Amino acid sequence: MHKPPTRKELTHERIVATAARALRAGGFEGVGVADIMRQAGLTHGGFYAHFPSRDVLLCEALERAGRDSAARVASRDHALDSGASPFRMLVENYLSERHLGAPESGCPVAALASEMPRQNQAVARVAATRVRSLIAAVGERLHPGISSATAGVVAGQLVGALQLARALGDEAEGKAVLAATRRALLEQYDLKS
Amino acid sequence: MHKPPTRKELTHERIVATAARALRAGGFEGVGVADIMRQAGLTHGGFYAHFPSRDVLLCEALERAGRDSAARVASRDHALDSGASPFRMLVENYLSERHLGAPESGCPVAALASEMPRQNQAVARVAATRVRSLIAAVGERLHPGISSATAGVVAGQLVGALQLARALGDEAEGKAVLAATRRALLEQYDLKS
DNA sequence: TGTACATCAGTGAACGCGCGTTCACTGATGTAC
DNA sequence: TGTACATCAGTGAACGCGCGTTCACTGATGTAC
Repeated sequence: MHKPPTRKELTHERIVATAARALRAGGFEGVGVADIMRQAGLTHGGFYAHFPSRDVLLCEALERAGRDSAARVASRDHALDSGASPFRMLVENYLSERHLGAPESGCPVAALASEMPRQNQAVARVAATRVRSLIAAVGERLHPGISSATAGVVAGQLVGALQLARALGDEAEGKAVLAATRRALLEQYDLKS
Repeated sequence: MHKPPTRKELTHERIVATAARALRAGGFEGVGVADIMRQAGLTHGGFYAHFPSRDVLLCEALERAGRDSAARVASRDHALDSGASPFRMLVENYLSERHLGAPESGCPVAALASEMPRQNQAVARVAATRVRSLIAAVGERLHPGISSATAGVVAGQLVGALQLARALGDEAEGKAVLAATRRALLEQYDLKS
């Protein structure tokens, strides 16, 4: 039996959801207490009734972003019309132009990886857990018989390609890196076993 | 004929070099005007005699970090005692434990990639150029006969693996990702042609 | 069902702090004769 | 070589601003009888 959420819990959720998007769009430093509260339709004074500190919001937002992103990937796995392997679907989704252009609703590891080691211990720990989850998600979709160490390799390749594509700025250049990486990954690991 | 550098030029260099390290250690937001000047043995007031704004320092520091890092890689290429291919040397250097533990003197793309697209236009443009240089450096070391589109793929893999390793925090986990990626890259691309 | 009161969720002003930037000044460097 | 002066490089106090955080208060929600 789940109790219905209280008004406060609903508000809390709304703040975290807002922060989870802002986090991926603007990085850790892009999450400002007053900004987030305003975007959630509140005033900044109420913040500390929900979170003991900004860092705790960062932790919750990061977890939330990870869960959302994983759920989104999983939901696409069940797309009916396709006989593609889960691995192929993952690669094509992760390295899609949609993902390239929408970091705020995408994978938080790709959006934040280079900032992660600089966060304070609590945030960095949550971030490391997110990386592990990404690697695990890749591992679950690898064809059987492929070494489990490959999950980390492929995860790195996904994250790196997306980041370079985003940093290149120019549309065509970034898309070319994505396309080449999709091709390389599928050729090498999408065995029709 | 090069003129000898003036005292001011020497100071300028010192500030940029200091910022180039701080940038990779602490990210774009980790470069504070007062901090950098203090680390360079100066007071913050003199800053604007050297740079019209903090952003211009960021641009110069990013270029400097890129040049330093490329030079470091190139210098290792000429290590005498090894019959290894340039590609192997690049991979083993880039994915070394030394590089893992020393972002402040390493590749700025690995240290900063996820923050690059969020910088203002001038800084983002310099950042994109740095990414292109990294891809070019990889391309120059690929064995002949390998598609030139592979340079971007491999660059993404190098950057992604290093970032995940750093974000994992835990020593052993990160090193395992590095090692697996080294192995995968060398197996696939280090042809003994 | 209605009234009285306690609790709760959110408001808005205020705080201390560190940031990027400006500027009047100083002491050192270099040039003119 | 020595003196007089202009230029230069760096100093340190001050600025406005936005940040995270605190807190006394208010109006709405929910409970007791």
